[in-house]
Amino acid sequence: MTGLRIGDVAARAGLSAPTIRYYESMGLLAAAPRSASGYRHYSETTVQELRFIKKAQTLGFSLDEIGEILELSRAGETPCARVLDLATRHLAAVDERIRQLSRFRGILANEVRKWDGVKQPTCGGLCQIIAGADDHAGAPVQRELHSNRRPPTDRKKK
Amino acid sequence: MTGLRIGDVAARAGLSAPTIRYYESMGLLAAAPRSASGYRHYSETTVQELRFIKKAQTLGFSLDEIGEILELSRAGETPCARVLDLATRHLAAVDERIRQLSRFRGILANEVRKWDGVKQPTCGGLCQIIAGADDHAGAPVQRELHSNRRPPTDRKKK
DNA sequence: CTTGACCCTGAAGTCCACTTGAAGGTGTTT
DNA sequence: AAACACCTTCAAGTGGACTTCAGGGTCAAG
Repeated sequence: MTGLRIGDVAARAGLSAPTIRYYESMGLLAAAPRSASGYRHYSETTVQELRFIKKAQTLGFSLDEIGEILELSRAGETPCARVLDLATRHLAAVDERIRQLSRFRGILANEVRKWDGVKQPTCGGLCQIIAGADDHAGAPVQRELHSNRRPPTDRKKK
Repeated sequence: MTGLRIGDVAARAGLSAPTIRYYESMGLLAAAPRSASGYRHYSETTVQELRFIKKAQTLGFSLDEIGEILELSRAGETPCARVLDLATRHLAAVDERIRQLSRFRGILANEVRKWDGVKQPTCGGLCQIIAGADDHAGAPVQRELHSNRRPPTDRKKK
């Protein structure tokens, strides 16, 4: 009643207990208060925080970036220039990624359509086409932005 | 004149010599013929192949998938059902990823716009909004598709 | 004939976000 | 009081795609 134990929080937020301990050890989460016997206990707000972390992750933020945002957000009502900066950069990266993917989608869909029902398609076509996929796309764009992390593979429990 | 050495190939394809050796060791690239002194030597077609690999990578294929495609493509004119299969799955994954990103883009752009010029923005807003970002988005989609790899971070030479 | 830029191999290190394991303590139920 | 599910810590393992290191060989230019 006094609070949730780590397993409860894990269940509610949809991740594992070790992961929560890991986040704490990284400084992403504040150290939880302990019971007399050393058990961590939490409130609902931690569950919210973990849900935020998860979502920010699927949206492409790294744990480091999330940590930064969380830290700033905990600092209260000071101007959040850094958060805005992060968000803005991220926006640009997201835009570029969408462009890349959309172009590829078109090529791929086209290729798949052409092949559908064909008995002896040659692979050369696809390979050539992928090879030429971003020929008028300028240099690889994901160079300087830290935002091209892959969304976390959902490996979870087992 | 008889061919390119590994460094030339690396420079032309835009990656490092160790990476090429690594690809060869993985079986992604066929073992290059050697000079009397043991130097690998290559032709332009390897450069093409490496460019293909790079592009396929930035489009979200893993080295394993690329290897599979390359293998099948080398097998000549046999039906490339597996390549088609890979491509089709990939198409679905790409579509979903584009949807996710687009939704996020809207949210983020909106937030950035609201903040622009404001003196004391609170972080709470962004955090809340990210927290609610995919509330009507169903379960995390990137579960079963191997296609949510992040494009390779461009770390290259130093 | 030495300098310096390149090449070779094999092994080990890096990064991120975890997961797994070992070894043991706690708390509730039967 | 035994069973069993939970908690604790610290250490090591995982996976993908590389990079870096150590220790040595090769080749064209000066």
